[in-house]
Amino acid sequence: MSPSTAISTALKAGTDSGNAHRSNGEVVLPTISVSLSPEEKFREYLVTRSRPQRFTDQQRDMVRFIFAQHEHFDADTLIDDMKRAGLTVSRATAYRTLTKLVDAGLLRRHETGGRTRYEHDYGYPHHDHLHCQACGIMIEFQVSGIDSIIREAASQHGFQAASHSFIVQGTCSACRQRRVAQRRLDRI
Amino acid sequence: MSPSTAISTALKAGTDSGNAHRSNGEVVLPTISVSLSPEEKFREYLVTRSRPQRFTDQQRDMVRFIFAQHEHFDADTLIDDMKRAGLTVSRATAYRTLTKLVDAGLLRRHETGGRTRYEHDYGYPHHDHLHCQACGIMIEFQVSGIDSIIREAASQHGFQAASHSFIVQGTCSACRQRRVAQRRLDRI
DNA sequence: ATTCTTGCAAAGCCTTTGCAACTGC
DNA sequence: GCAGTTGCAAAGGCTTTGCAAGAAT
Repeated sequence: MSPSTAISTALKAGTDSGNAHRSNGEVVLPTISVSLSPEEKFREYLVTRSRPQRFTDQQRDMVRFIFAQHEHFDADTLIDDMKRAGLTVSRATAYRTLTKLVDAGLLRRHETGGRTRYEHDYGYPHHDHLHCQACGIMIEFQVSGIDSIIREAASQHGFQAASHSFIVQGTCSACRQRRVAQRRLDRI
Repeated sequence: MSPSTAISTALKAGTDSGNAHRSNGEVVLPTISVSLSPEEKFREYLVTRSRPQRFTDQQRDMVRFIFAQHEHFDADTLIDDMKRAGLTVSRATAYRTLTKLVDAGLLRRHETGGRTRYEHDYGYPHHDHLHCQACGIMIEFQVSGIDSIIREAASQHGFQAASHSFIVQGTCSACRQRRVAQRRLDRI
């Protein structure tokens, strides 16, 4: 299976206990089955613009690289990681392509702590985040009724909702423990 | 009544219909009654630090100016508006004081569209926002169960929640109508 | 051939910071 | 008087942009 199609696991209901984990310990939610690979979906988006856009090697590399993993990332990290993997993309192109991927519905963008972070939107269940202000980790969680909450709020104000960002700021359990340990040391 | 104590209206339950409006048409939620004025609350915060901090003229001007109105604002707008009102604060001081006001629980900070926006937290009910990507307006709305949603998500991950930011991105009704009108013109 | 994309470097924006002068407490 | 604060200007970090060369359709 190519990296770009590693998104076909069916969505399972249930708690975290059955979910996979990232290298940094973040829980990975089950993926959603989709008919098109991210790459195909992006090509479709590009072609159906009123002014058709082109699909380049750099864009292909980016889509494949991004969807071969499930981490949250920012532009800089992505560029570095790709370079380390032998794929070179200029900063300008990275930013321009990330914007297109968001518009195409493949990525979701979050602004946190002054930087922009991206994550999969296509082939991945809707969710929100707990953001640790100490270490920066983004912990995903799902809110069952969030769609209806948004729908109701929007309709009350004649607002057309396109996307949302729900981030709870605080301290993760690891950082909390670290802090307690530090306090103990400070007392010695 | 001095500007800094214009926060004593009791919290009323109910719909938008009875609420005041801002100069830009945003709905203003009813304020919450609080025992201390923002200025007093800030002084208390400053004094109770492990290393007591000072309350300066510039800080006083900022607190008074900010709490004399109810708009959402960013650092730059604040500095400009204050200067126009004859109150001068340097950029550096503005940023430094805004950070303290957030830490003191007087202001809430949101990152949106690459800039940081502030709004009252003290003396103002908890709420979330619909953000129009076309004109930038922040429409407030209240979600009844949001606290318990956050509490549950946090406890499931051993996370200590400090604050949250829930922003629905989209298009407000005014901009939607403007867009429709523009399309009609385009067809001519 | 035309039109879009890339890469580079420069510029843009917002925000933070070093430092000397200043000022609450 | 000591320790925290201010203002200036410079630096910082992230993102966007102008432009000439290159590539997709």
